[in-house]
Amino acid sequence: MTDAVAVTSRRREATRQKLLDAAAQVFAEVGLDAASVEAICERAGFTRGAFYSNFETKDELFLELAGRVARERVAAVRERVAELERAGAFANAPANAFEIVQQVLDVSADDRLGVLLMSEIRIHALRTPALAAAYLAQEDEMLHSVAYIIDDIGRAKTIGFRLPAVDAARLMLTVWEGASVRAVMAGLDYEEMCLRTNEELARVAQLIIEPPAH
Amino acid sequence: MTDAVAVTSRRREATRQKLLDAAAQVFAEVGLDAASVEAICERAGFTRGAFYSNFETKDELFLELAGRVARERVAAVRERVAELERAGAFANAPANAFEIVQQVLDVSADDRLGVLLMSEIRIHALRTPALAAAYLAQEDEMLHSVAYIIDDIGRAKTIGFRLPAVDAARLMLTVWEGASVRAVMAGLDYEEMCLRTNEELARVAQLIIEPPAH
DNA sequence: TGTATCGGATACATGAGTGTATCGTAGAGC
DNA sequence: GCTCTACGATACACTCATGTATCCGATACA
Repeated sequence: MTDAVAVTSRRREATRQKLLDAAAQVFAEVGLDAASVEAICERAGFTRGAFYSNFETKDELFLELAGRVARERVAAVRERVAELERAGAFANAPANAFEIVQQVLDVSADDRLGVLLMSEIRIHALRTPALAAAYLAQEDEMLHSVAYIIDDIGRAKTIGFRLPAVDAARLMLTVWEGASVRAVMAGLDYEEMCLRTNEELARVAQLIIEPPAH
Repeated sequence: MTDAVAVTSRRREATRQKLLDAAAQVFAEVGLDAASVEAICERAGFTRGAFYSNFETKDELFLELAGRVARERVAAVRERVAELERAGAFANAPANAFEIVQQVLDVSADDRLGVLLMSEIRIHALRTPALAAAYLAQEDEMLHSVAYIIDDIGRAKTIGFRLPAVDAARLMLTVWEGASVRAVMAGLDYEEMCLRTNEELARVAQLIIEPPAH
């Protein structure tokens, strides 16, 4: 009985995830409003019946998707930070210490569709207070993760920064986002996109790093 | 006869403009897809007959609007630059020379709806190659206007910059845009928005300016 | 003042998307 | 092996936006 519930709800959970995955693609491709429930279901291999059995409405699904994306990004960044920390990357950092930040941010890049989805979420957050709060909270999480890295690099390599870590992190995030959007707009593929964004990030990093007193 | 044509087409032009203005508002408020032709017409004080008499389709209007917005922004910035130049602002610049850049960018800010409209245009540009080209071209124009100012400030005040003028300009634009979006997302009003963006811009400006050798 | 024309209003047909109510079926429990 | 339940499929009714075809009125010109 309890097992039965567990099984069925596991199946249910699977279709939910499939619907969410499909929705992520469709939303990224055509946007929330232009995405019909029908199109999402078709992509997921279900019919509308399944959809309305799992979600109240398209907006509810979008809200849940936005939350999932935010959590995934934060988790990915945190994971990467921990990973680099275990590897001792902060202590024996590469020539340009900010490569680490680049590596961290690359994780949150996904691909062209990822950028589109984030943009889609962002613009709806601009119009939906509830979403806005979630969006800002997620950004704040990212901010602190990045700030933490920067702080750590500073300590490990005794580099001085011309900016408080949080401000530096915000700047890096802003630049990363702007560069990603421009890259996608220019029609660059994923590889070129990473190149571009890293280039811009490196420039900013150079600005932030205090030149060693001599 | 020629006069008649001129008069009628002037009337026509007026309704076109009214429709474009109304569309700008509605697009900013709810987005391109959620904006019905009906809603735009209602806002403009016309019926759908007028709309289809002036535009083929909603997309065509959006395209024209995007072009208009781009031209207006560029023109406003250029105008502001020329104005400041006439006033000799570059030669006897204020304490923080980058206040000039702030002043220039403030012109392109409009208000909350302006930010929303730009975001809306941007995301559709991400999906529409034709729009993307126009968007990038406009950004390039802005970039060079701002770069020009920066160059001029550098010469007039013999300040050194740690970045080529174009890169500095791109950075300023990126930061400005990011800050605007965050401000709107946080629900700040126009005044607070300007404060915030200027604050962030000032920080970046300090990074870019080469400390005087002593 | 009559008339022709152009711009905009009104009415209507069509299509698409949504949500719900009902049905069929696969799998769990007995 | 039978039955029951839950999940998803199917069908349908409804709303709403779109675009077009037709109509009306104002304005310019004779």
